[in-house]
Amino acid sequence: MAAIETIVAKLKDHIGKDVVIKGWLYNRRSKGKIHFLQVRDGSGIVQGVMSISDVPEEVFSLADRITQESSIIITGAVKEDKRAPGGVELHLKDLKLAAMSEEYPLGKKDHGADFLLNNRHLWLRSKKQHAIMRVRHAVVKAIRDYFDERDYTLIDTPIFTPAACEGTTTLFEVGYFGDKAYLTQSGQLYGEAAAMAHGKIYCFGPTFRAEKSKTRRHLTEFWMVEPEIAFIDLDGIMDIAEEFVEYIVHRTIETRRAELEMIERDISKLEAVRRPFPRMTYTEAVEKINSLGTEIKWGEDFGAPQETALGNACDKPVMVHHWPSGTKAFYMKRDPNDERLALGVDVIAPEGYGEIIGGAQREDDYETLKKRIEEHNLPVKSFEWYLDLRRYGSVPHGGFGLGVERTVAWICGVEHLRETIPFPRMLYRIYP
RNA sequence: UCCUCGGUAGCUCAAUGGCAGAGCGAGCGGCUGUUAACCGCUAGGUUGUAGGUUCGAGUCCUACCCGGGGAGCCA
Repeated sequence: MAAIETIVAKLKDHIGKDVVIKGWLYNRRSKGKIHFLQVRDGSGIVQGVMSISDVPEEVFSLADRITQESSIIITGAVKEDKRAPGGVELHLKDLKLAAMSEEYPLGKKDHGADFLLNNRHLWLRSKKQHAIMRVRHAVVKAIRDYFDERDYTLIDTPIFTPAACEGTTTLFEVGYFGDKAYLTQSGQLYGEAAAMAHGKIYCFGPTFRAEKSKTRRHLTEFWMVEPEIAFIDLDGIMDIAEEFVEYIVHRTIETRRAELEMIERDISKLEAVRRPFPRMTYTEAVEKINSLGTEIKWGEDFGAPQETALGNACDKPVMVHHWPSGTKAFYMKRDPNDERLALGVDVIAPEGYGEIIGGAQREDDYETLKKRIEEHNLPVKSFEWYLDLRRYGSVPHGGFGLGVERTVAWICGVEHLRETIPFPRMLYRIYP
């Protein structure tokens, strides 16, 4: 009977049969006349048991010599065994070496952040990082499925942009054939144009912020998904944001429970994320935060301590709306009942993960928007195309942006955003 | 940019101003059910850099470099 080539994740379908697995040696525990080889293949880790009596002498001695992370091809019979991590193990009949690994830098014990980041290309192989990347994939897929199932059109917005939309200090400037261009910090303005063409759209891609932020909640390159919808008001936007976040969390629990358990996430906290989410106006939120013992004056934007205090006070994401206009961008529509307020909403994640969504109803009146651009000292000429959207069939519209890394960090319960993206770009760190 | 903590073996960390050490990893040997296996042995150091104080500095002082965490700003 020829051995079947398969992957570790599917071993339970082959109990009693001979299989071939291609992978890397994760760890070895040898006991004289028996070797226990932990082999990872990307889909999982399986223990291969090699007894000296079952294999030729040269195979047994090869198993004794191979180093951690050497690439190997193993053949063996699949056996259920309670003693094996994962429930099944392989009784090895053959072992072939693809390439012997040099001394592997990452050991079994803890490492520091600097060392791990310098070895990010190898760190990705470790169990926790592997699990986080799979959760990230599930989150991204949930995001796409949510919009695709609801008749949104995916619109890819440009990464090179001609001018600043929210001030130049936080933009990366690049040369562009003798001219200047900037890396995008949001696809929103282009998304608005696309929404006037398609009704409901989303853009999804990397965004760049040149903020000199050196905290666990910041990256200079991060991914953001931004839906934009025509004929909608702030309440409608909040309804969508709420349903969207609930959908992402529960789809991820469904498809990645094993990974969340592996990284020891308290899944019950995620299961509690069900609509409706608490909604409060900015003014109500300020009162609440002050009553919780964290100080804030009306008119100030929330800092990390305020977000954390508010987020910790609830076991669901909190939606804060009707912000003082001074804290928000020029394109947000003002509250018709109170000019001091902007029709914006922030969604703050529980457990101190901070703002995961920022959204708003956009200003749809031509004259008002033009006035705002001038008030913000932005070059009106650069925004003529954007003003055109108000000249030619303007409608109430809006949307929001969700930060993928902050969402993944929250769902995984990991401290630092650097672990939620394969190759993090951070202040003063762009290797590997 | 500011505040704060740190930099000692490949990695993680110890060392009252007085002989620079352990665990892991590596090498060698032992062990037929190990779970970050275990046991024995071996190798491995310009203590971030430059200066200073001192009989004597990893330890105290000054400057600089690098990194972590945080503030501001934000997803």
